[in-house]
Amino acid sequence: MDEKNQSRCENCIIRQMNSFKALKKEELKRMSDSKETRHIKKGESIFREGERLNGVFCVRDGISKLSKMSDNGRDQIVKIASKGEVLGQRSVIASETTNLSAKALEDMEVCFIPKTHIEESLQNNPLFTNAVLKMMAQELKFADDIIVNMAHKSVRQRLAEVLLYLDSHFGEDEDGYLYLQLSRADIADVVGTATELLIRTLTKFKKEGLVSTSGKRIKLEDKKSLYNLSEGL
Amino acid sequence: MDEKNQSRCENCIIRQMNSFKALKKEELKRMSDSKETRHIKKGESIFREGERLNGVFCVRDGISKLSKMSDNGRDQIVKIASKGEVLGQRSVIASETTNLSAKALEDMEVCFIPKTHIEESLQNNPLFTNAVLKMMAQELKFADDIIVNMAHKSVRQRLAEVLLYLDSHFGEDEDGYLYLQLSRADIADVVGTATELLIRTLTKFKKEGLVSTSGKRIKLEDKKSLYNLSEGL
DNA sequence: CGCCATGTTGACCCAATTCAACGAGAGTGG
DNA sequence: CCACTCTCGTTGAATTGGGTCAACATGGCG
Repeated sequence: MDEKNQSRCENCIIRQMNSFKALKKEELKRMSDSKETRHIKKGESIFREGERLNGVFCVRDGISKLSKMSDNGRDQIVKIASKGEVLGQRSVIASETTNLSAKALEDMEVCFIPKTHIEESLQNNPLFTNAVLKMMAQELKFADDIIVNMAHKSVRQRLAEVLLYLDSHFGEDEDGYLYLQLSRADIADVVGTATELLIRTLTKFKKEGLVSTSGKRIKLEDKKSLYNLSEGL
Repeated sequence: MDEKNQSRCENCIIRQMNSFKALKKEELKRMSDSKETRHIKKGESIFREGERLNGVFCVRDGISKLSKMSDNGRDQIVKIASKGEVLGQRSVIASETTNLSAKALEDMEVCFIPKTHIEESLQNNPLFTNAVLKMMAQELKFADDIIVNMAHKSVRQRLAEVLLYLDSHFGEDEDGYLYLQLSRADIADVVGTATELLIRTLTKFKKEGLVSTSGKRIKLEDKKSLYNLSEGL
């Protein structure tokens, strides 16, 4: 039965997209026996900041946001994770509680993989460990970029950047609108500002012909200009 | 001769402080034969953003800043690295050019270690790889914290936080002043603001009895209040 | 002694936050 | 089917925070 087939890690295509591709057949088989597939509805939370995770979550389908609450009570979205990404890896590796919350932006299907498997493979499979290491190195660089942007770029610049990011990473629908439909509040949380200012900035973009909207949907009309803007002209 | 003794990696105490402690004797010996100790004067740069590194730098003594230039031409200090820290690791692991510049804040002594040794140990010594992995996981969490702070905390809050950080990580001299004497411009670059505003905020702190100064030196007078401030009261 | 880098202050302006109000759709229960 | 409420998007106006430019002080250092 193909239900069973799909659900075996050995046959899962998703793992081609992440460090799990470095795992050996035996590892995958063992993993498959104790993994657990979960369906998560839009808006539901996968884990919350400060929780101790007993494993990681491999995203098979759907999109989630990883966010952190600031001391001031404002939420900051640090990453948007979609198909192929592994959530909770950092916490398991560092044997710490999570520093981020994960919440579904769409209906999702994720596999929960008990941490013992991860830990074991980190011990015994250098290929896997190196793949994870490389990924974390990438993320670290990415994080540095965000720090600099947050510190020195205006909301206007950051919004332009975020829109281009959403476009390049999640694509457009057949009408050219951004495929990923975030709420204004979520976009504001990615940009790192208040919803009101986000909306106002978006309105300015419309007046300037950089974007257009239809309901909550957004279409990028002039990517070149948006790009120049994000780089500070 | 103890000159020689000190200069052998096997005998170097510094490596107790970082992931190099997971290296085996043979690895250290080989490393020692091709490493190169460099003296770097205050203000000199160790490497610049975009350079391709042929190895990593292990800090034996002195303190350095790791910074990144924003598109707007403003410098952001992302990390202050001192004794025991390894610079350039991320770039070597990801086989990329550096995303940061490193510059000495004091006279320094660093060991340059060709990347072949790092790469080899990453291949063959799981203990070492795991140590590096754990470290990167820590840094990633730290980076997330900074992102949230930059996005949502005021300069006032961030300065309080930075001062406490300088205090806890680099200590105080016998008079209770911060041991690490950064220029106002450097502090501003850590906080992520302009020098003028940094100075004004510092002046307010003085008036409020939170800190006192003597020349460029800074003493924290009321750490509790600074802490409360940094957390948003 | 004089120079150049660093520290400091004033004043002005724009960017960003905040509070408040309102409109529009999406359920929900009577 | 209609009120009801909830959430979400949107706009206005007041206020504050932060950036910028310009001037001036200071202090180490050749």
